[in-house]
Amino acid sequence: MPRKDITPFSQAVYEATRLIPLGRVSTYGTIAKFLGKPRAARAVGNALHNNPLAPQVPCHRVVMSGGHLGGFAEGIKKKKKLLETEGVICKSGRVVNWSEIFFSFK
DNA sequence: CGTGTGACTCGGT
DNA sequence: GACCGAGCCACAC
Repeated sequence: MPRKDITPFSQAVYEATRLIPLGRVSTYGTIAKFLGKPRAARAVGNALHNNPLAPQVPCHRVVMSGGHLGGFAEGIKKKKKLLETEGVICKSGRVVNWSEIFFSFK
């Protein structure tokens, strides 16, 4: 079974993202910090953008610090919709109840 | 091995 | 609140 070009760092990102409970969201920086590299937020973004495990990883639950949606491979609009489906309210590319649903892996 | 790129973050204006 | 510039990280070529 052919394994995709998953790098160790990317896989770590996917596993961390998988831990985000339904209805909650986290940030790239938070995930990076959880992995032990608080400065690797950018690298985290890259890993999720690659996203070969899309159906398995709730990458839509990951946004920028402050509650900004950030980006999404299928389109930021789709991300917004998915979040609303899980109970996360968004507005103008931003999460409304950010402080309520923020998840920091603790 | 050096360069370029991106779903980031922070601080200042 | 929005925009801009500089700093940081891992990865593909």
